[in-house]
Amino acid sequence: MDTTPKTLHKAIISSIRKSLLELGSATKAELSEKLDISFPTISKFLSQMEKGGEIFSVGLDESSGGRRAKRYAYNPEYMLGLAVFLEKTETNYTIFNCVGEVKEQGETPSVLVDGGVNLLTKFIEEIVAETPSKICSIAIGVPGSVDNGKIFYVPGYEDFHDLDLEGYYEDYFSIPVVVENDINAAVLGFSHHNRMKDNQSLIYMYFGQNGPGAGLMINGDVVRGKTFFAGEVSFVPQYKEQNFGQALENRSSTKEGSVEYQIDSISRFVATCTAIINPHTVIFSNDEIETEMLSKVAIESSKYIPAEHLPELTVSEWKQDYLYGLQRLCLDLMIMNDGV
Amino acid sequence: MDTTPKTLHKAIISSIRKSLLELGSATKAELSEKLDISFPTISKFLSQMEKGGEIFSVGLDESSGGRRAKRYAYNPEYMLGLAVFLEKTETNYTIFNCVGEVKEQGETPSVLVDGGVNLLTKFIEEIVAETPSKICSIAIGVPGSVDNGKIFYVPGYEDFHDLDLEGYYEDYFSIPVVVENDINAAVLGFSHHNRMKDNQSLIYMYFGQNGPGAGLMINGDVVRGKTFFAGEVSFVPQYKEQNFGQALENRSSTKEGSVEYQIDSISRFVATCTAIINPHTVIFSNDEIETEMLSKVAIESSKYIPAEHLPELTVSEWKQDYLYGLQRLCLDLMIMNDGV
DNA sequence: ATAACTTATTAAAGATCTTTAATAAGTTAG
DNA sequence: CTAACTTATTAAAGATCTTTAATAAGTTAT
Repeated sequence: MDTTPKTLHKAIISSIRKSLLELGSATKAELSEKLDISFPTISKFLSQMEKGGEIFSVGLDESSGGRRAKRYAYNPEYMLGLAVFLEKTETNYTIFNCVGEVKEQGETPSVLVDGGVNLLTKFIEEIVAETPSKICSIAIGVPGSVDNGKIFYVPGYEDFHDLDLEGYYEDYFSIPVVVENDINAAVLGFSHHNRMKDNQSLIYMYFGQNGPGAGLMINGDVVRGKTFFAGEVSFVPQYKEQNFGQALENRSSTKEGSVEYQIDSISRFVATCTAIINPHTVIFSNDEIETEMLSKVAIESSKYIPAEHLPELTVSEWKQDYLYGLQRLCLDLMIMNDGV
Repeated sequence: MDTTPKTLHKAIISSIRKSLLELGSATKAELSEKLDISFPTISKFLSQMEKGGEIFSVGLDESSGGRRAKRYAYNPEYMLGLAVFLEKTETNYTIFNCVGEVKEQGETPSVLVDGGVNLLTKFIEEIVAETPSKICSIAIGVPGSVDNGKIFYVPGYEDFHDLDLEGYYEDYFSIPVVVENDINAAVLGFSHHNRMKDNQSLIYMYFGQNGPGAGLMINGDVVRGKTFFAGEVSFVPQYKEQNFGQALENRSSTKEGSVEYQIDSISRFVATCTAIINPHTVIFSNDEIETEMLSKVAIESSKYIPAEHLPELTVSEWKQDYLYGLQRLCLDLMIMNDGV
């Protein structure tokens, strides 16, 4: 519980940061009311944060009949975050500020394929060293299973198995670090970027070389499951002798593999998810499916489930959502940061 | 944020209650350490709670080399809870104390069928009036869709549609009230009674007159979904021309409807859930399925999904889990209670 | 039996938030 | 132009938690 001076101080700072970043700007009275913290306390903390350059005054409000209130905003450059994307073909990075503006980005050959953790470390070290402003948190996305920051399985890359990358880099860089599965980061990114209400359920579809997969957010939380198998939807039995993966694969190797067949498969999957989880939205990557096909999926799935219960089907840009997700994870670390 | 004297006081009291009920008993030092609250503050609050009869001393610990510490426990009779089960055939109630011991129970004809809210109100009034000790919270279970305490749909009983039963009874009785769907309460009850770790995923199956249904808990939270359709698993397409409900119904009207056919249906459903959510446990009611059949389901579902990812299949007593669930909901209200 | 030591608990001082009162900076009406 | 009023902000007093110091109640060794 936040009753000791240190933990109370940290909690107050974090809640002020969170509010200013969410609202864009606020007055003392607004913060006091929103956070249920007394006026002199808010005043004291804002004064300290302004003195340290973390926030700044953006002017006076219009008068509402009395004295005009002073309005404050968070300094977006006060902290920078680094997102690193480990992919099979390359390793990317993006540096961004507190409001998500990209300051710099680049890439290097894939550390998964060649170079391993040592090369990744060197790569991050160079980025951190060459960045003029201070990088305050790091988020790393990986195409594999992650549990509390520990990678334990990346299909095909044994060097990264059973690796507490998060703990290792927090020790190494003395910077808060978070490691997350790429699809889970994308679901998180889509949810936050589209300002979805709390506690919503989403399914983010992808159709990879190994068959379909999905990232799940249920009641606002990413779902991993008992053995981190959640989202391995290729295995869903759909027909008497075919599961989802087999049904989609079939479409490319036989005459039967028409678009209609594919639509039915996907529709059945949407219906299955509706009956079990009842998600708000199902997202497809816009380079994997066309909106025309989505319309057909919507129509087809209403044959299995009453239409009013079906999720909204939408397309989005997976890469961008992935970046938004890693940014969100970084920002959560920055808000909690007390090392500055 | 808990910074005002009133909210801080309430938060400290609630955390002490929660800890004593979870631990069974504790010393001042143990509470101070567990809750990260200073020793004199713990001491002050325990003194007040002891004076008010809410806790009592259970003696001195064995010496560990110095002065022997005093040990405290929560008074289980300090608050009682009332659970009311609205069913199609009858309405039941149970009165219990803080540790779940049943003090009294009984039943009346079903208020869903006859009498409506007025009869339910009268029924609860009589129970509250006739209970010697004070009832501090009420939980009501309903066989229908519930959103934040508001019933909006009970199949077949329109009197109860769009009814904020929770709000209405909190005003009427001035007692904290919670209203929950019966299956969701059972999932909650099973989870807590079996002391499952936080953030686990469970599926509680039932096979009713209207086909199969399920209660879902994912990452420790009950899942309702966009339109409260989550768990309507009857609609899951399983074969080319049959969904889950149809597949199970088929078994009782044709030769094909053998036990093997039923096992395959249920196994496919278990496999489907594993591929999407990867739950820890799937629970069946022990009056609806036999353990021998469950073994067969386990074997059969491993044909669809690698066995290491499959959930544990277990049977449990639905009625008891339902009671445990309503008790849990009541206890959560008691812990937060500041009206005593 | 008692001094030295260990551990539990309370008392006192310090820190920090809230509440109340006072002051500051505006607007409006005469 | 100024008095009266409104709203924002700071100052002072009060409340309550934490930290530090003191006291209490034990055990152990001599």
